[in-house]
Amino acid sequence: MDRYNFKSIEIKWQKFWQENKTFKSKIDKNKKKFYCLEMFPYPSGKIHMGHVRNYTIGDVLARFKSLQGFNVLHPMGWDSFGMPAENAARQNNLDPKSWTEKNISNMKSQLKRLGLSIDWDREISTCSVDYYKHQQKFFLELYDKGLVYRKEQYVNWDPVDQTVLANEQVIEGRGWRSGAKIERKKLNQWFFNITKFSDELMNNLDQLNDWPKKVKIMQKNWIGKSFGSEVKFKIESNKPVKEIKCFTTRPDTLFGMSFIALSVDHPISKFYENDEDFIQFKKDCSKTGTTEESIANAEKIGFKTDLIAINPLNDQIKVPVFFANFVLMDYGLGAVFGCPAHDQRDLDFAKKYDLKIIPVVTPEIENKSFNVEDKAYTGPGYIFNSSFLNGLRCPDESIIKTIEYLEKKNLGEKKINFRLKDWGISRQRYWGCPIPIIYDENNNAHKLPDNMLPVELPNIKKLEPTGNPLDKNFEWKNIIVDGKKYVRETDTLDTFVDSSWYFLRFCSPDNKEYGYDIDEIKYWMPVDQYIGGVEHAILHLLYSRFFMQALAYENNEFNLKEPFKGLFTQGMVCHETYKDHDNNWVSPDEITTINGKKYLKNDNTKIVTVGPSESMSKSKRNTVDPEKIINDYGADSARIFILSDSPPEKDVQWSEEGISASHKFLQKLWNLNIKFLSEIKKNHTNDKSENLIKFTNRFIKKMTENLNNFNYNIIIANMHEMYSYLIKELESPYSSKSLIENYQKILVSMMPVVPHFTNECLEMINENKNIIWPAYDDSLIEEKEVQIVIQINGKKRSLIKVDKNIEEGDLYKLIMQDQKIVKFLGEKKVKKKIYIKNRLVNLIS
RNA sequence: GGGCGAAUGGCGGAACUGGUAGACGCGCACGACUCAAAAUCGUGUUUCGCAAGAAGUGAGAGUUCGAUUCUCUCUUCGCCCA
Repeated sequence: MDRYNFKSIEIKWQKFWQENKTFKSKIDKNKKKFYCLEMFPYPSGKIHMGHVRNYTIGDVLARFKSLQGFNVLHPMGWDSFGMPAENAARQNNLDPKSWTEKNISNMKSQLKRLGLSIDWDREISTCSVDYYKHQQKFFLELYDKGLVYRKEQYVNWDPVDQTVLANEQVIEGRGWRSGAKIERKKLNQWFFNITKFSDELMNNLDQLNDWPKKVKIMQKNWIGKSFGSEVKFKIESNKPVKEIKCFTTRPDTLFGMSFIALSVDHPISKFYENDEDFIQFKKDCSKTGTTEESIANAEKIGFKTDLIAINPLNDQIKVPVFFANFVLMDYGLGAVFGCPAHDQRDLDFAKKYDLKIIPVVTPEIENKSFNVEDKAYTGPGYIFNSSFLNGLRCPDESIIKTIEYLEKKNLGEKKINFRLKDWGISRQRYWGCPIPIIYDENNNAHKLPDNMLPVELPNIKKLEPTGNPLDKNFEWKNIIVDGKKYVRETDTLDTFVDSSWYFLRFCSPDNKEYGYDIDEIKYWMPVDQYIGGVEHAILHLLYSRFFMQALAYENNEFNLKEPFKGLFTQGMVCHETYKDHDNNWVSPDEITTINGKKYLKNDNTKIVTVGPSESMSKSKRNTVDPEKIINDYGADSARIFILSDSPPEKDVQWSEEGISASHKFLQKLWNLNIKFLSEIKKNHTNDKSENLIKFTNRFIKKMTENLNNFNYNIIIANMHEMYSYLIKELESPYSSKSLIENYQKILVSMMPVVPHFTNECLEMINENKNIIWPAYDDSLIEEKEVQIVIQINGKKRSLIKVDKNIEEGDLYKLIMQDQKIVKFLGEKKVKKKIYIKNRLVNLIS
């Protein structure tokens, strides 16, 4: 028998698709559209298995929808600005542009080799002027709408590399590359006013029914809406401080308050800035770091002031005011009151500084002697020790009542606080979208005039190892506008800005005037199904949602507020990890298996220890190169394997055995194809096709349902079952007509998974024209007989086959004749019968 | 520390709204083909038991005629936020 020659067949069809522009999409108002989008890749050089998985899942969906008659938009592009290019350029003394372009062309041919149904005519790259010039216009538009502003903020400054580092690039207080101690430095930076839309971004989540629940929860937590109160505390002091305002979500614990804690950056700190002890304390605080994690883990320290705060609910209660390392200026008002009995952090602090611990919430209403020792009580209960609040159910009743009281007496205001911060978009980098802003001699910011747009990145062939090249490029930086001297903004935009609207660009990639064409996006948007890694669940998705809000703001034409109707987050690709006896990571390529044990290939006396399967990463050397897999096994085999075994939302484990099994399976499908062809030729008469028709309908039904529900692992199982059944069933004689009819449907239903293979087979039976998704007929699937489980006291004891919808009485007659049932029942009488129609009978004795 | 989720054979995983647990694949065993091996094909494969049968979905309880599925407590693991 001929072997399936995947290489020539796959290349044949890829060429066919390219030449015929099979996947070219354009507006067709008579057809329902389907916008299928996978997160576009960063062009790092080569595709990895994560890409293969992401784009295979998307491709299955795009091809399925297309067969179902949707007008499918399935584009691809490159998230091509960013640090890796810049780092590579600095290290190897080359320019980021050509490095990036080379990577793009390489990865593009790799993706094409996967056989993806992509409309390559819509390809975009965020680092091209054609793309980012529109982004500069958007920036200025947002500037005009008041959604962009500039303010000072701390950054992590690497004094050796002369660069700003992101939080994750600071490892144990040192720069990830230079190893230098990182300093905190205040820089003027640009911000998008994302917090203006906090409420919309929060509330709209509830309408996104096709998003995973967990992503919505993650976003809700990130936005972090909390209800509470801004409480005013009167201050007794010899300093000109009359009042401190604190934000709290638990005003109902005010009677348990025993101190107030302020951030060292609180305005009141100015009265202490000459105090040596305070200066030292502030220094100690800066060692703590700024992340919430380090604050949570650090020892709580305080600096006691001479201020005394008065409890607004009872002016007899007077408490000390501290500066403390666990209060940050940018959360709430930089001031909190401490209630040690009901907050662990406050309790730790109170014990250290010997402050009162007054419990005001008791878990049981009658327990008035409830006390707190080492562990703060944070659960629900009832208020006590609290005058007029006593007895209220906590927290639901007590918070509302307290806020009402505070408002009535003008002691505080109801307030909603968000955890979400404005989006800092300035990056002190070369390889990003230039910000179209210029500064006059007094350092005032101005928009770059329209006629001077776009701001193109200067071509810098050699990047020096340190510093921001734009800052040093005076030719580019100095500019004269209307005869006056200005300097350009030398920061570039966060690459998250690039990816916040690329899905709009895909709808009209050639539109020269503007970033999008309103008619095109009115047809194509929103993205019906967005597919990508869960690691982007928060920032990228939130920023994109914000960007749509920002574009729609004060814009009558653009009313798209949620870009992604459906979201699917796929799991990671994992592989076993290996180590040699020196505890070094070993790559799967360097291993051979002998008698079930793993040895080094080049020295098979040396055994390799097998570690747990972990997400593929270069550092653990457990990666597999997709290009090699495609060369060795073909794209269809790779597609089968990446879909089989694990549900797409869960991690999948790559294995040599797995990919070779998938490859063998494809070969079996080919053998089945040959069998079909030879049976078709025989042209049997006296055809009884019931079995084949019934089976085909059942198969199509399963495939349709499982494809609809993203059960892609199960469609592979369905295909295996199909093979096992048909390879035997074809021993029976069938007419050519019914063989072709049914085989055509089966092949079409597998097209989303193995497009090259099925196209080839369809061509061989001359059924490759006007292909549409096959319908199935439920009435043809129906069985006349059903199998009924018979249980005695809930235990399975027998099975009988009976006519469907048999009369209950007739069924019991049959059951009582069943040998096994007679045996198990013995002398016992049946007290109760439970009958689930066409399924099960349970006899209780 | 907080949130979310998961736990099923030797392994990856199936099981519709509570109704035959283990689909499908891997691995393994045996058999066929072969001088032999690989490849391929066939059969079997939750555990204990010769069998009849019994036990069995992380642990423990509960609801139910019946629980992998629902409720509670606990353990472990993963992810996210810190």
